[in-house]
Amino acid sequence: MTIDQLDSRIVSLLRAEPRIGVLECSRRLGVARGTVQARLDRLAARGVITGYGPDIDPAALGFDVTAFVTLQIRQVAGHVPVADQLALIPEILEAHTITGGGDMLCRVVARNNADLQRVIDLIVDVQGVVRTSSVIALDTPVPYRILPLVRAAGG
Amino acid sequence: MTIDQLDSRIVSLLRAEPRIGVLECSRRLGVARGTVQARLDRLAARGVITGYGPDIDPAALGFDVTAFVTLQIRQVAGHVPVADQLALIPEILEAHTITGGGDMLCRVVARNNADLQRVIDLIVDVQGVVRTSSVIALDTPVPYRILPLVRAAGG
DNA sequence: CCCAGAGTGTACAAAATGTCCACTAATTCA
DNA sequence: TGAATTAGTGGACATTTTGTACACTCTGGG
Repeated sequence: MTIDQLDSRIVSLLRAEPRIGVLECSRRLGVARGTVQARLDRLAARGVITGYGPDIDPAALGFDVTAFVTLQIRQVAGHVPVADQLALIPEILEAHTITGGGDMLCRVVARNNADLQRVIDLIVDVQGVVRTSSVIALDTPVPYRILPLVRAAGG
Repeated sequence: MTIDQLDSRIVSLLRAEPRIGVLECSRRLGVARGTVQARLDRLAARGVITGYGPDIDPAALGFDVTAFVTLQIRQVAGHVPVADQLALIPEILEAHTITGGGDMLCRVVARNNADLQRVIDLIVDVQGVVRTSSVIALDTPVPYRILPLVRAAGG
């Protein structure tokens, strides 16, 4: 539920220099290796650390356009849920149900504006999607980050 | 700019089981270790892989509420840009400028609804923010994912 | 007072890494 | 055509890291 300062420093260090490994990490923080390992195991067991996979930049893959698409949903009985259909579209990076009746918010990427239109058409074709409204991200002055929150949570 | 099938398989495997390391990865894919290392180095050099840091779940830290906050901005001359101010708020995980004049879209987390109000108040207090409009994420049927896109891009 | 939990320091075998090398196959280019 | 470049293979080696175990200390709580 809560993390302390050592947890915070371990996570910060590993995010800043992920290649260093547990041993080097323990050296830099001045604690025993076993401590760092135990902390990491505990953080993973509690679900705080969900993975270590390589982080991929969609823009580097050619998906330069990011958009947030709001969907108005009409749930159709006896059909595959809308979310399951959306999950089949690779360009949808995440989807949330949001306040306001049957609405969803999706983060979508595309290769360009024309390609975005194609993706939106795919979304509109999903059974139960009534209407969509898109907002294009022109710039990202604050890219996704988690360290400030970790530090705020852990001192 | 583009990745091939081997890149895609390397990334997929490492995201699925990040702990296995380069050697085990090469064994599973039936290629030489040097090849995997070279591929990973190249992906990192091209910016496709941006890092390996531990992925943190804000909810596990107690930040159960996720919201998307749209800001209407009036740029004030001679002041710190709005984005820089927003970057100081740890609960803002990312911020985009979006279509529609002076608007921004922020992803915000908070410990609960009351806490979300506090964060929104912080945002409103930022110089240049005229108005905010919040949407709370009730559920996340499609959590953030990148693998389908990688597979679509690389075969 | 004693205990449980957390951290320390050490030890050791097993595994992975960084870094070479020589060789092959495919592509590009003069 | 021939030469050069690039990517991949397979092997080797010393070094480093990991997984795991153990005995010890320190702390707060019952």
